[in-house]
Amino acid sequence: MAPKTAGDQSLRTLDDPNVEAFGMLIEAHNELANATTRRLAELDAPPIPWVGVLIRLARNPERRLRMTELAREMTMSTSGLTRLIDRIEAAGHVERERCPEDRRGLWAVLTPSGFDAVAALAPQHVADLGELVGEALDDREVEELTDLLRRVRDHIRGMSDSPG
Amino acid sequence: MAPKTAGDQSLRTLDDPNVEAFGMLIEAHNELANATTRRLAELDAPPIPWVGVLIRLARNPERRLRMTELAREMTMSTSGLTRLIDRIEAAGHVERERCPEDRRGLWAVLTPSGFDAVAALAPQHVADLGELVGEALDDREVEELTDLLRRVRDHIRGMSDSPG
DNA sequence: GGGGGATGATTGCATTCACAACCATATGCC
DNA sequence: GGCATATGGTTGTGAATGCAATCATCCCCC
Repeated sequence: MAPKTAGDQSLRTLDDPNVEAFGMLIEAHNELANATTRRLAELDAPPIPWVGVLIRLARNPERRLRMTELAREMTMSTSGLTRLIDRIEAAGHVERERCPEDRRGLWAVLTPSGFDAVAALAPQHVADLGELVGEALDDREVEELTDLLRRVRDHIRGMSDSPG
Repeated sequence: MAPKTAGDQSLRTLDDPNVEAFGMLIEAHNELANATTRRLAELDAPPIPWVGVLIRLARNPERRLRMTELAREMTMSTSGLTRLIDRIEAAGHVERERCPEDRRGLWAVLTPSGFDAVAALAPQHVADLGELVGEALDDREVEELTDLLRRVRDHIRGMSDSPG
């Protein structure tokens, strides 16, 4: 339309589908994380990272995961996880247990209290996400979104294993 | 398969497509944000939030946005944006300008230095995202991902306008 | 079996962010 | 006009995170 200044030429590159997808991923993530955080807070439920840890531990048949593995799954640094587990442990929802096979290692173990916490928040959490995500997309689209995100995630993980 | 303990019943609820999508959104976001941050850092380019601000300002024909509007677009709090603009301003990439129409308000204005910064990082940023996203998904899938994310984002924004 | 490098986890430190309280200005109502 | 309320933006404060350094243990190889 209107004539633009010379420098605009360099910015034309930013009208890129991948860049747009990146921006949208950030925004959708933030909106969803904020909304979910509020919902959880209304129920006196713990914040999202706690829920992430508790759910992952609860899903495991042994109700336990190694610290580093948990950090990987949570996509956060091991130091971040150390402090996070400190807090959840102080709340009585997990315990650290020494690993007999590798004496450097620790298990993060879900306590009964932690299990109860997951069980208590699960129904409302599922309902909340049904409202926040399920109302925006139909069933097939939700599956598709999950699939696309998983492929992006795995692609990046695969790259950092053998960084270029 | 194997018999599970009684409490598992309550957790069955968490095997939910929306919950899975939520988890994947967080993980994909974290992987992508971390990878992008590293790439930018290698080029002595500013961190992601800076890039978000600079790109948004650069895209605007007037090269300026109101603080609150910018915060909304960045999906962050206004106080967070105040500090963020403080830092970018200290680096000389933006300036605050009083708004004549509403003397409470401020414009965040892109400086020439800020424009140069965007122009300098844009090509590599686009290339990085091409590698991180474009290699994982074909063109149609990238568009689709963007569309799905946008709908989730807008749905949530629409809800918080009339909470309840 | 002993030294060198890799790995599991924690700590000190710096950074970033949100919430709540706050000030300045604007707008509605009488 | 003048008070009440809402809005734009900043500041004080506390919580959460990552990086780099550190310590303990493991594993490989000579």
